[in-house]
Amino acid sequence: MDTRRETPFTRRAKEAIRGIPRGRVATYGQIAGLAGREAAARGVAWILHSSSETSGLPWHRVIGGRGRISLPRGRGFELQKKRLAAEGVEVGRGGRIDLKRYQWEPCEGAASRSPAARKFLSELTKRG
DNA sequence: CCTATGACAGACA
DNA sequence: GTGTCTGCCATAG
Repeated sequence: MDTRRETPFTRRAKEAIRGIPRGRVATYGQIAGLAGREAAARGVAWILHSSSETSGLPWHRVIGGRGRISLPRGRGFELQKKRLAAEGVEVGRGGRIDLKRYQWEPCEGAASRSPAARKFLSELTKRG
């Protein structure tokens, strides 16, 4: 990997991930949005799975949009679950996590808190 | 430039 | 609820 110079997207994505508070989680799509590319969830996933320098990054706080751990069993799943549990995040069987309760809300805006509101704002942004 | 890969996400059956 | 298909994007050869 590059290791010395990162693209703006990668840099912002990592920044966003570092910004996830302890005991909270964010989805790949959410990080992508914060990095400036709403639809680059796969790009975020790529960064995490390919980056050898995830050290220092709270990568375990990034989960799939369906509220589940995305890592396969035997390849990080257990570790992620363990680290989340250590922060007080309840992880059910199959890696299920209640986004309603644990998803990070960078804005903290009262109006943008509900999922419906977030979806609305998201689509609004998409349209331009 | 073109192809392949992925820890994604939405739509649909 | 699950399984499949499709679109999406950043990166690596």
